[in-house]
Amino acid sequence: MAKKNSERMQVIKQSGSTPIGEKLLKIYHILYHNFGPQHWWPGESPFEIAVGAILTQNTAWKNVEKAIANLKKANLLTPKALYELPYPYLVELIRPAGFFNIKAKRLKNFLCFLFNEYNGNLTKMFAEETEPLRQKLLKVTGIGPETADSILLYAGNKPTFVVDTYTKRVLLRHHLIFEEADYEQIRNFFMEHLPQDTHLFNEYHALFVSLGKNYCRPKPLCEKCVLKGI
DNA sequence: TGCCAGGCCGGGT
DNA sequence: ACCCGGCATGGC
Repeated sequence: MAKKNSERMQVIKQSGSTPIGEKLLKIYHILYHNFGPQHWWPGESPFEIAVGAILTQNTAWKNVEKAIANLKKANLLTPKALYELPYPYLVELIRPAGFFNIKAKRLKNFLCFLFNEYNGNLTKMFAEETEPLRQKLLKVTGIGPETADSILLYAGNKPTFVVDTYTKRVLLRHHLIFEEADYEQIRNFFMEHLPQDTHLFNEYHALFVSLGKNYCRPKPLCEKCVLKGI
């Protein structure tokens, strides 16, 4: 089941054989060396992770934690409970996460999708092939590419690469992509040059977030960045 | 105090 | 096809 780290690295080394793949792996190893394993996603169940993925849109994770805690305390962190919960209650519970009106709507959109298509059963949802499911998720209003990929990777353990603002910022500063590159292009960039390894994709995105929080804010601290000189 | 956070949508050109 | 305003709380 869980591969040993040494075995995993062997597989990864073999597959990252293009120059770009080598570079991406080099960056990965530097980040891993500096920040260590990230143990993402910080959530206890696939459903909690999916909810968190929607709540964290353009929002500090700290605020999302409060909202999740509210839902947990009220015993509402299940598909059925949230699906049946009237808007006004939902809005109040997720208030700390910001954008609460729109996020309540987005959560409901996801839940409607989950119940209409999979009888409210996440396991059934994740039984679908990754790409078709990704396309379906993207049609849900309020689920964009990053949210869809976060749900697929972190709640469903499916090999898809999550791209966020930090990721693009880092790649731009290291001249690995063009300014105009959109989400799909950046995602493809990683997925074409790296082995399709769920664990690698999991750690890599989490490490980018860690790097971004430490060094790669809009006001960059490139002088101190662990990737300086790469 | 002001800036920013693990985006995304919808209406206007 | 782009562009951009709006959404909102809480931490640093």
